[in-house]
Amino acid sequence: MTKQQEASKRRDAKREAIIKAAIHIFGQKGFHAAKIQDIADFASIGKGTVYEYFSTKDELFLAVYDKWMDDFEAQMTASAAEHNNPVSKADALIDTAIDFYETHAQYAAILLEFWAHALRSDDKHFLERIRKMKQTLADLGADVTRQLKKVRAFTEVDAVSFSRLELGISDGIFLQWILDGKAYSLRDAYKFRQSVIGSGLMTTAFRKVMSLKTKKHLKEGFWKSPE
Amino acid sequence: MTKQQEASKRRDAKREAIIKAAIHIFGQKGFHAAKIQDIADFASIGKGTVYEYFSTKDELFLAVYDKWMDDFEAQMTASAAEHNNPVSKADALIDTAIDFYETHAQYAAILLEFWAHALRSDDKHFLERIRKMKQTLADLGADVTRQLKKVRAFTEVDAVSFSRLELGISDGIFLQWILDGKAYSLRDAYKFRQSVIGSGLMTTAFRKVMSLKTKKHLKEGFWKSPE
DNA sequence: ATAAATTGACCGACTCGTCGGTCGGCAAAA
DNA sequence: TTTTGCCGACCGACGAGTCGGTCAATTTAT
Repeated sequence: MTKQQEASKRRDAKREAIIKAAIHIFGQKGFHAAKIQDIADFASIGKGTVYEYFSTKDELFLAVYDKWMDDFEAQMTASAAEHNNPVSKADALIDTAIDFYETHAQYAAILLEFWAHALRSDDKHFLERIRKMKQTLADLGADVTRQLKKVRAFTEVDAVSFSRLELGISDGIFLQWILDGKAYSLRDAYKFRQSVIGSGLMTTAFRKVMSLKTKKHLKEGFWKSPE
Repeated sequence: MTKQQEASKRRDAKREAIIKAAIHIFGQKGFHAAKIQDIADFASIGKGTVYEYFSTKDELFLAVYDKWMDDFEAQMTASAAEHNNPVSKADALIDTAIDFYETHAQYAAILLEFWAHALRSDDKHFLERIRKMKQTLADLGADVTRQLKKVRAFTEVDAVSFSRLELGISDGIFLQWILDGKAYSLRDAYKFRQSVIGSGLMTTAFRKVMSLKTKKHLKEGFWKSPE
């Protein structure tokens, strides 16, 4: 390994260390209340050094989110790759998601702030990162959905729309769980959700009456990609 | 009307005016970037006057959220009261929710900030206000669910859990829609969701296989009230 | 091999604009 | 004359980002 490579490796390691400290402080205090000085202190380096690696607080914030999303995507992709049977693949994906949500529950507030930031910031990087993550997960989900249709577990449904719906639902349940003070088991909530979505709530008779409308909706879906 | 009553009415009106200005500025810039001076300017009053009506920025922020939630609760309750038939009642509730979401789409970021604020703030008012709103809506939803079971439209399901699930899902879809740059119709997304939840995605054969597990989950639910 | 020179990572005191909140005074109403 | 509501100049804390200086490691010169 050349000297340059070593140096750049050291640099990367330090960068990581700063991000780690930033995760801790941002997570604890939120974006606005977290001071760069706090992060520097926690990383046991000088404040000026932080600025050698990240030119603004925003950039550091984005790096933190980036790291989370990289992790999440990697875990989900790996989890999907471990299974062939689409039913167990679906289960594995949900399980992995729950694990991630549970271990990151303490960072829920900063996630919300990040989204708010993304919606407001002129810097399109934030929104793009969110969309990239959603795209990756939606692809995984759509794939599983298609397989489930193929093995006749699922009825005719637009795979992309369903996959996107699932993403929204997952976030929604997670958020609600957080806002409800984690008073119940997140896993139970997901199980309940799965039963509702799988089986539906209508009685057989009622389902027959609604069948035409329902079929149309399921087949057509709703999803269109953002511009 | 006595002099005092008139005076207090004038005071309330001004309070409302300040809240209105605050909604505009908070919505546009977010909690942190919004300056009290901006709000005062927009309301065409002096900065000091704002502090005659709200003692801190936090308090004003809470008042803004309060007003939204009061509106939302009132609209949903009114909407529910207009119908007797549970099927059309459910439709009406969903319709009202979509309307509210659509007209408040511009304020999505501030909603996220509010939730983040609530999770982090020492002031329990924020979280309590959120939970009160959720409770009101969940009661409405559980009521409709019970009626739907009674008329044999819905199968056996824990009404409270389902209602709470719906709340989470609604927020999730809304959020996703916002984050996706409103690229599709929110109403279509909701329709799709309703079809999935009503009818379920499993084929008849598969549903039979899963039936026992599903029934158990639906009946038991997941929801426990936060301490 | 040793000294001198160079580099660049690291640091934290400092700057400077910002903004929540205060307060003394003013003007209109009572 | 007193009270009430209103105002905006002012204050002080605060924190992002800067920058000149330090020092250890590396390179070059002797």
